[in-house]
Amino acid sequence: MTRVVTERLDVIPLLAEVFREHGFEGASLAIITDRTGLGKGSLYHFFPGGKEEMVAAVLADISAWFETNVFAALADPSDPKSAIVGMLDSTDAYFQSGSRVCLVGALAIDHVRDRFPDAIKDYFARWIDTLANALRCLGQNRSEARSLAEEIVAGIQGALVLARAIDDPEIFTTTIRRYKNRIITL
Amino acid sequence: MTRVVTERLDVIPLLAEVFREHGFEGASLAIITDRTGLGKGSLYHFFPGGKEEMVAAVLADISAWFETNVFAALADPSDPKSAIVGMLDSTDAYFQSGSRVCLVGALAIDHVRDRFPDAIKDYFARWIDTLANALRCLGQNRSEARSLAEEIVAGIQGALVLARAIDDPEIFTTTIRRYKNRIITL
DNA sequence: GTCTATAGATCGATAGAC
DNA sequence: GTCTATCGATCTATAGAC
Repeated sequence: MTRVVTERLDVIPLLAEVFREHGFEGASLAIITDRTGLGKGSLYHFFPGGKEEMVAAVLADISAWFETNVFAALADPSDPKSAIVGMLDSTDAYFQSGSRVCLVGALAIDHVRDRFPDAIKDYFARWIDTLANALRCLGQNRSEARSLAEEIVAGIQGALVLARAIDDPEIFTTTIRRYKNRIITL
Repeated sequence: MTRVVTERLDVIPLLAEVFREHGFEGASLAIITDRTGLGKGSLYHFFPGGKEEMVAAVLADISAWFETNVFAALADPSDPKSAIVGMLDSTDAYFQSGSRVCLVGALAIDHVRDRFPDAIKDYFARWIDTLANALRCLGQNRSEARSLAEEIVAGIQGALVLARAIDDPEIFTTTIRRYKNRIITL
């Protein structure tokens, strides 16, 4: 018999979407109870530390997802080129072709960055490091690889900002395609 | 005799810095009164619309500054190449080599974007349009110019996010230098 | 124009019944 | 585990004295 009971794990994706939409300060407990269907009592049962613990859980969940679905293939690539192209495809899918905000990036430029410095730092550092690793497997030297990896990760973040700013997700899609072509012709 | 009286115009840069640091939701009136030295009464005298009017005034101020100091030279360049290099220098100075957040970008990925859609859209659209114009003066065709302009503006935003995320402003400086080299060798 | 005092709403968080 | 009721703090905004 299937348990219908809400588990802590089931709540995290809902929390992620709320924080993506409203930011840390903007995501009130009223909104959170509304969107999760859980009362404050239940929320504090799962996350005794309140909003801060909720964000920490969301960040850990995001980190684990990227580790499995994005970083792993870059860190130990049998075929570096298709690993990078795969990363760009996963990224496009994850950010829903530019219509979904990057929560980690949003937290990074917010004042609350200082409450989750390691989670934010590690997410981007791991992205850059594994991408640079794949680029080195393609024959680039250490500094070339690192520079291009930083350019691509920053470019993705910037495209998300710009796409949302001028309300045109196409900008994101174009950016992903540009990097794909650049990798293919490498 | 110099008037020491605080005018509305004098308050705006202080407000800008508060919103940059704390975001819209995070910038409480308590913080604002503290940082401006003005009581709530005075603030609401200058900005009857409250925080929303304060942000609108800040956005108008930023827009005017960029129009004068950045966009004007790109829109009507006698020397397109040095106009673009000058834009990159001004940008580096304005964002204090990556240690200062872009308020317009921060608002864009926040939920409050929908309260200032035109100001945010116009800021980035004008940046892209004038930069693309300067690139066309350098001999690029319309679509090449637009594509590179979008890439550079997005790259700047992304570098700001990344620099703050991994707490390394050097990333921003490197990004500016990269674009400068790319323009010079165009 | 500037301040203090305060209204009225909402905030995060807790207590305790079930 | 889940809920409702509620706490004290803080929020934006207003009123009114000076």
